[in-house]
Amino acid sequence: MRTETADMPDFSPRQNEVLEQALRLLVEGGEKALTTSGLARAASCSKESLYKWFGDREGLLAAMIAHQAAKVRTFERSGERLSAELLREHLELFARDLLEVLSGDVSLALNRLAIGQSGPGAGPNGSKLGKLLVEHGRRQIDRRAMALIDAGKRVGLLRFDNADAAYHTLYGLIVSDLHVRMLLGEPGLKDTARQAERAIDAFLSLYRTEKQPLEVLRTSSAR
Amino acid sequence: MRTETADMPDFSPRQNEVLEQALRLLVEGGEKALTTSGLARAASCSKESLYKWFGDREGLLAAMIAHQAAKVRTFERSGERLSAELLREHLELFARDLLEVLSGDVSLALNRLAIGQSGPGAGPNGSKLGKLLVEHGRRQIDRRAMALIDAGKRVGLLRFDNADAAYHTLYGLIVSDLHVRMLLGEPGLKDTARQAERAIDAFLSLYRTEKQPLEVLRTSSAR
DNA sequence: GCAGAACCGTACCGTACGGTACTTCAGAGG
DNA sequence: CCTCTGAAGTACCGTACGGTACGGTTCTGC
Repeated sequence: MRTETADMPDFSPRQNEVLEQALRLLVEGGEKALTTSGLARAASCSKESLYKWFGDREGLLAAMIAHQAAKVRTFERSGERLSAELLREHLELFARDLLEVLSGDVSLALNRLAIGQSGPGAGPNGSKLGKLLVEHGRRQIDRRAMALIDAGKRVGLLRFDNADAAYHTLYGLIVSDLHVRMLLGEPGLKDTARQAERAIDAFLSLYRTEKQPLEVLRTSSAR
Repeated sequence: MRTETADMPDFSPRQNEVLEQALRLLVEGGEKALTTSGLARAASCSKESLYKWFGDREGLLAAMIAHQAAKVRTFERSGERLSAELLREHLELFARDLLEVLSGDVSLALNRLAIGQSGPGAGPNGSKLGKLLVEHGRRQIDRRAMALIDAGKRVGLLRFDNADAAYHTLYGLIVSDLHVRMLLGEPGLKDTARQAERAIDAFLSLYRTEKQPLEVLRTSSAR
């Protein structure tokens, strides 16, 4: 949730500043508060510049998504050899991070915005924003989780034939209907750690191999 | 998905007719296509009548949700004693029905509408529509599933201490992130039956008791 | 110091919406 | 036949938005 506008690749610092204000307006007042005039006023720029930079209101929204996605970086630190306990720990950390990201103000506002624009009436580029959001916003998260469960499989702690299906199961166990409920205005859940723990318990029950956490380390691949 | 307007409790037949047209407009053109003038034209009524009947645009939207919810009835036929196979069958049927409902045009349109209105800028009644939608639209579904898994527990086929948590797990396993993805404009998933089967497999793996002669262990791999 | 570009602030235009008022029409009841 | 009630159709109003145009100002390169 940084507010820095240092090294964004796609936009100039000034433009990132404007995008930051746009996100602020969107978070605070919803889509209806994000008007070109309002943004120009809030960001102290001219509407003409907005249209020169982003071409269109659609372009502005897409730029906001890209800008926000560029701020969310997931650290993929691995290297250390996975034990059963370490795998569980990493999975729970992933679950907590996922829940935190999904319940964040900016994420919810952007998802509401994209969903509102994804109706059948939005012409050919109707779900363009939706596509953008799910790709930009999800890729990092997906990669992190996939790498994690793949590593778990590689060391023999997890067992599945379809990594994609396993990941979707993991996602469903963690998120359930919380995302939609929050999008509908329900206040965020009380205890994310508890939810994460339960989800990972279930996931491990489904996909872990039979070796008990204490007797592991004596596998065929032990060196 | 009936179009009959027979015995709605809250509104007159004429009003239900208008609400039906409103839903049609919303499904076909998204929120922006649902204007008071457009609805009056499409439903051959006057705007004045709209405001007399529903008071407000918000009231119209709420009436649409109530109207649609009144159309979705879930049959709760039980009575027959549950066997393991019967329980699985009912769970899979529930999963398929849930996925079908969530991917329905009207459901998606109404969810988009409510989500679009659920931003922080909508004052005190901001998430009013969202609350309405989740209550009216979900209660039937929730009750059906809860009754099902409760029955499963009562006859000793399922085992859990927190029915609510078990139901949320079931929901997450079935829906995963499909709902949000569809709300974002992604086309509905290809094979709901497959998804339902996998979800129920996982759910039963988690919550069934050991006393079942389950040599089947339906493989959730390729078909 | 100067020319040119970039940009801010603002005024402006066309449009479309929510909501209201007014006129017209159809039917029910005496 | 007359009247009254309710609803359709339409015209209208205020507002607000997206997008454009223009004058004034700051920054940059030479």
